[in-house]
Amino acid sequence: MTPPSTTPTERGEATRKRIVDIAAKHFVERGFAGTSLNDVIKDTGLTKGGFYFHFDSKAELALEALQAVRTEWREAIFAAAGYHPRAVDQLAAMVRAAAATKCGSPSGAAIGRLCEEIASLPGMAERARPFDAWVTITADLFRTAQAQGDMDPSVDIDQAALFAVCAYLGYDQLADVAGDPGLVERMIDQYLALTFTAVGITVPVPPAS
Amino acid sequence: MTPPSTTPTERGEATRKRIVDIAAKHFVERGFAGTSLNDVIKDTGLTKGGFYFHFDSKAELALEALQAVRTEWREAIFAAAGYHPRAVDQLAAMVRAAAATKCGSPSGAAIGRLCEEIASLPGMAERARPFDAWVTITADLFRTAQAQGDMDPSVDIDQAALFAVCAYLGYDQLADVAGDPGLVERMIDQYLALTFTAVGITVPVPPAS
DNA sequence: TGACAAACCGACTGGTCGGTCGGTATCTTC
DNA sequence: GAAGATACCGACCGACCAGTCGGTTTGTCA
Repeated sequence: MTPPSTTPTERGEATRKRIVDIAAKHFVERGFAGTSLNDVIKDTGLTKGGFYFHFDSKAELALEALQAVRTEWREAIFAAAGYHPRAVDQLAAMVRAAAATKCGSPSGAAIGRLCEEIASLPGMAERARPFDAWVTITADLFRTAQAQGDMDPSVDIDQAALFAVCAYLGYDQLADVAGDPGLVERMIDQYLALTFTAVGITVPVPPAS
Repeated sequence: MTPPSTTPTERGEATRKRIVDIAAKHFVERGFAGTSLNDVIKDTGLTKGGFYFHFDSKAELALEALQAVRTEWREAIFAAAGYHPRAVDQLAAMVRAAAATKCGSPSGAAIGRLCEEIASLPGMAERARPFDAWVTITADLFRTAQAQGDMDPSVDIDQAALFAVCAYLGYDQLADVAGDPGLVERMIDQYLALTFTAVGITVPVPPAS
């Protein structure tokens, strides 16, 4: 994983993964600056030396934890989109999945926040935008919806996709700020209805499965 | 300002305000945990003792700085809404003002983030939702727009207002994460057009003044 | 069985953190 | 001009921070 070293043994990999998982929870909940590395290490059951065998610094750990949580989140959401022939159904399923994961696992907005904080670290040029992939897949689904006759063909796809993602993120953030993780799920139908209207989707919002 | 003490002298008040202003900048940029009180104090030109004459703790300072930055932001945005007879013009002006202030002064999303972090502090039950006022004023303007015949009267006002604010916040956050503060301003016309469509506003988006 | 590396231990370091406290300068008021 | 409050100083404190390092265990393979 780290370029020069080779860590083929299973035990080491498992420990490393355990560290990343625990660290991810801390970082997402409390941010980079707000997370005490000592606390993370304590939670893993390791000691200082044990930890620093696997990672060179707090920043490196945070970067790996962020990537882990990002890919996990993205895969969970994208997987939910894959099981419907019509693009509008895929869209609705994807958004509903995102809203459902919000209770318990890290929210999209929280990941964005962490991403921003880590990117601002000295020497850390991790300027990757965590929502680009989501915008892209949304745009693809919009294109398909247009082809399937469910969406106004004159609408600008890229603008519409950006708008749809941003609107969702807003709900997501609002829920975080209000300390009410269930808010997104309760509002998801109105979000879908209004977004569908905005982007020119002419069919009714598919109900939750 | 603080309940028991009386600080009638002008000099003390000015110093206190200077501390709050400088602290606000730090807190908004780096968050609560990421802000070093020593750095803030250094920036004010004071010393430890001088600072702690005015504030009892970092948390108290952060709370006051947050409130200051919140009211400042809210007043700036709301002021921009006040100069048009038609509600749709007020809406557009308000959003354009919010987008314009984003370069240089704290963004709405950044304020929300700080608000969340401070609320999560032990003993700090500051669960006030910073965007409630904005949702409320948006709802009022929507109501007026309906009365003025510019908006579909069957649309649910409160849902629409929440949606409009959330969508804006999403752009705001996306811009922060991408490290591109100008993004919101560039996207503001598309945001307005799509939002107006979503909430049933039947007139074209007013151009920037 | 012994050599070697991977995995882990935990006491320790220098530095920074938020916060304290005894003192001093400045200004007003009598 | 002395008393007294307001405003500020800066050395100092213990706790905690991320990170280091010499040493021990554990598993593998010869």
